[in-house]
Amino acid sequence: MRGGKMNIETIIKLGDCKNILKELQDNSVDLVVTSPPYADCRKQTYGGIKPQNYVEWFLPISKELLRVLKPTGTFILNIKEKAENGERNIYVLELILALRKQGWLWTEEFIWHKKNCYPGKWPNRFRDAWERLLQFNKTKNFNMYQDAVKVPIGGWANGRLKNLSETDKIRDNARNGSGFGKNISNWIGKETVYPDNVLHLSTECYNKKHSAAFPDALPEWFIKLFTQEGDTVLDPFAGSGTTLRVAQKMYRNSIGIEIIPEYISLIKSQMSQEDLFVSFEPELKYEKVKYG
Amino acid sequence: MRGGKMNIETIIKLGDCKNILKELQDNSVDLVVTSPPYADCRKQTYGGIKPQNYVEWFLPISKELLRVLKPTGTFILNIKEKAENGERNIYVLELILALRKQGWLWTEEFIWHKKNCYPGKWPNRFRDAWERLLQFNKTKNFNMYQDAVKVPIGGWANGRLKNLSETDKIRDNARNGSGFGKNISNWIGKETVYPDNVLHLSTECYNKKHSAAFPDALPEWFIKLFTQEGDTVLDPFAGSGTTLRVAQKMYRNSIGIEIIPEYISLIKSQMSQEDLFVSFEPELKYEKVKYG
DNA sequence: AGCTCTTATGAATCATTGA
DNA sequence: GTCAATGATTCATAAGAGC
Repeated sequence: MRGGKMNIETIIKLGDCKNILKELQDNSVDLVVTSPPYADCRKQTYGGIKPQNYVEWFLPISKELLRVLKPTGTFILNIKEKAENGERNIYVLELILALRKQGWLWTEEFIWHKKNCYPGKWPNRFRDAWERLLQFNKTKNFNMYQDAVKVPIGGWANGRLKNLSETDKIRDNARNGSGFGKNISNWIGKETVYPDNVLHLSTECYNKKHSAAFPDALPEWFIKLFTQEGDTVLDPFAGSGTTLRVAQKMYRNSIGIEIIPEYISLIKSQMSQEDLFVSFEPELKYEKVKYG
Repeated sequence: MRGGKMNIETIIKLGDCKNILKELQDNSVDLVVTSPPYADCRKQTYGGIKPQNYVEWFLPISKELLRVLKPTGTFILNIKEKAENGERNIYVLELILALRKQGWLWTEEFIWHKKNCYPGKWPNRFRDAWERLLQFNKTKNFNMYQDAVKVPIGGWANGRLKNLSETDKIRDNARNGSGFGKNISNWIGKETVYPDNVLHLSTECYNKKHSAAFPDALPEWFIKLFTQEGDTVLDPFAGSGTTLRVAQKMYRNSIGIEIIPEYISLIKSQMSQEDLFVSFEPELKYEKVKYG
């Protein structure tokens, strides 16, 4: 601890994550949250993995992720298959099946509803306004801090809680004969509720130099939900560094891997100047950098 | 034509759609929109197909659907895999892959965001608030009438409409059953835009006798989008008859197949009494069919 | 008409208990 | 051991009644 704050490390590594991940220890990461290059997208930067090669390209990487993730950790994969020649490609479906065979549990599929999706008009298709947020786990006993992502309760509650309905009373009675007051107290004064598995977020164009940046709110939500302060977050496709920047802000250790040197510079330039212990690799390898 | 209206047929057939579908002609249907029983759900009424048997159960049916669908037609499949033992089941993914092998094009996946999803609280999962609306086609040259589902721009969002609460706006938005947008009268003078592939609809509670009725707005939206008046709509799992009722209201011919006799009666009782030519069949088969 | 308030309930999920 | 049934948990909406 320094100045009353936790000592947080933000580590950025340059290289192909398939190789760099081997430097990380077994069971050392609490959350992997990443948005890998989609098939045939961003050709100029990532070489454009063909859809039919996507699964075989991804499996060696996910094998390492499975190794470095703690048994209580979670892997969030943001991905969406593109439409090509009038058809949705199936490589994402095949990837889910392949990851299960690799040993992952396919725990959940969240939907990211992009409120301001990409504009366009086609004769046989509407604009694509959603992406998959696939949750994979190593075990069933993963950490989940649901209270950290509660949202304000809807207006409907105000009137309802003034005069409790008969149904509420009946249901409460049915539950345990004596104590309906106990349950009512859970509702009165309640201001937040748990969200569901559809996330409504706008896309951001915060980093113009990076074509596929997701909004801060996306990693932020999953970091809240699946980690605590001092935990470690990994993004093997760091890109413009959204995950790292958010993790640092939230007092989580983080590790980012990025294959494009220009992005490494971008990440460094955008990292916050707070009183945190930050180290960058490999350019400043083992050289401790302090801001502020 | 009768009384200035089109002569529309609403045909309801009792039996297992796997067999009944064989009575239909090749290339005779413009739109199939259906919500088959989900694996292991509705055990009492539909016998609860096991997840591991789901694909093999469905393929003979979809083979017939492929035959009866016009080359310009569309097949909309509403389905969602359940979570069991902490994991999402994969039978829906496998079904998509199997349907492609059967000759279907997987054109699109719409998301039905259920605004009023089922309540509940679990330590490792949030409430499930979405279902898949999978679009399959026979050819790339399917009919799509995008203008029929345009929605007003801005509208209730720009605050020009009095001091409606946020809840009221949303409620208004969903009430008229059109799926998107408010009363038609409110649309006058407003510019319209094309929607995207995320549908925000509530589940409905008024078909109390059928446990899994989807809202009118769902088939209505797809019927608008993929058919014109006088076209033919097919629902091989008619259930409480939502698709048929909506199709009739919209001057589309429709064919419904349902295995449970009680539902046939329910459909007939709910069908509107407009000046339409309606035929029900086959009354005589009622005694022969066994179910359960 | 328009707004408020009441009431019912929906393709859910998991842990526990019992056969 | 496995498998089936039961209890506990919980929120956003529509319909309807009332003013």
